[in-house]
Amino acid sequence: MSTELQTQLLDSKGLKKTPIRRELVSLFLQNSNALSFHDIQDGMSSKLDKSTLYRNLTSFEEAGLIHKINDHSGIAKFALGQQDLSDDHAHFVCDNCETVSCMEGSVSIDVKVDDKVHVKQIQTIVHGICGNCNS
Amino acid sequence: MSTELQTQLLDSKGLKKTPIRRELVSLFLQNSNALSFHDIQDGMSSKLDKSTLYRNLTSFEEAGLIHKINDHSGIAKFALGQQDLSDDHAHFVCDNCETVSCMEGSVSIDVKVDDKVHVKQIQTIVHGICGNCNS
DNA sequence: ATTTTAAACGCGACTGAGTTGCATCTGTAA
DNA sequence: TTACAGATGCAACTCAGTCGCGTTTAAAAT
Ligand SMILES: [Mn+2]
Ligand SMILES: [Mn+2]
Ligand SMILES: [Zn+2]
Ligand SMILES: [Zn+2]
Repeated sequence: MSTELQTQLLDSKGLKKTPIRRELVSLFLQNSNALSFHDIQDGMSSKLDKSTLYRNLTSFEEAGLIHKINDHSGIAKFALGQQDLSDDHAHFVCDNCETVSCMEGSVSIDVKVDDKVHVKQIQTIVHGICGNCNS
Repeated sequence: MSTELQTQLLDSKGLKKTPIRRELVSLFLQNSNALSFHDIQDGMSSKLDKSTLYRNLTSFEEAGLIHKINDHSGIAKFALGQQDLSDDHAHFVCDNCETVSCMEGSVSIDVKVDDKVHVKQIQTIVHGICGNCNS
């Protein structure tokens, strides 16, 4: 019985543990930044079919193991953890090196909202220059 | 000499006034919600080539006549006015009828940011149910 | 250990948004 | 009226993501 973290994570979400999925989870664990599809494809030890990867990303997302981030580049990014309705953490995009990362803390808005309007979730992208690029 | 609003708007931005552009500006003036490419294509009196429309939208955006909105649906929306670095107005997306509209007021975030990180712009999408759908 | 089966995988074809090259047309200013 | 930069239309293209389907495999049942 393995106690490796990827195994535990897959188990805890009820996901079947295939070699691809184990490596995929490892890849996420090794990276603090969000990963694009191509980051993922290039980060795996062998070249995998894109359908397989996309389907695994969808399964992981549905299981709440990862969440998808839309950084306004038109290319989806993925990161560990989930972002449910009550979690409105923001995402930081470095306009220089284009890395995307999850931010801690929550976002509050100061906007007029009509009585009848019901706000459910706030999704925020913070653009700027990351610490790494500011050196 | 015409004093129609579309003419004035195109003139003020130094844009050439073609029949398509006049009608395109009229369409934006008639709609308070943001428009998708297909909203626009369907809203014009004759079926226009998509390259022409996309190029006009790009020109309008570069001239500051409209701004592009990414509502996380993967389909761009466009609305009158500009959104420069100092203007961080949010956008509202109705999860029921899928209309997108500009919100007044500004967004403030309460997130830890490392010293070296330089924040330039904040883009916020507010999800919920619009007043129209809440009746 | 062997069988069974639902789910994962790989391949190829497809979709849909948006872009680009190029020939033709037109708004505008000389 | 002419000249020409820029607008239009068409076709071909790119690129992210999806889907159908035949094959393989993880994991559970025997
Ligand atoms: Mn995140
Ligand atoms: Mn807006
Ligand atoms: Zn950076
Ligand atoms: Zn609505």
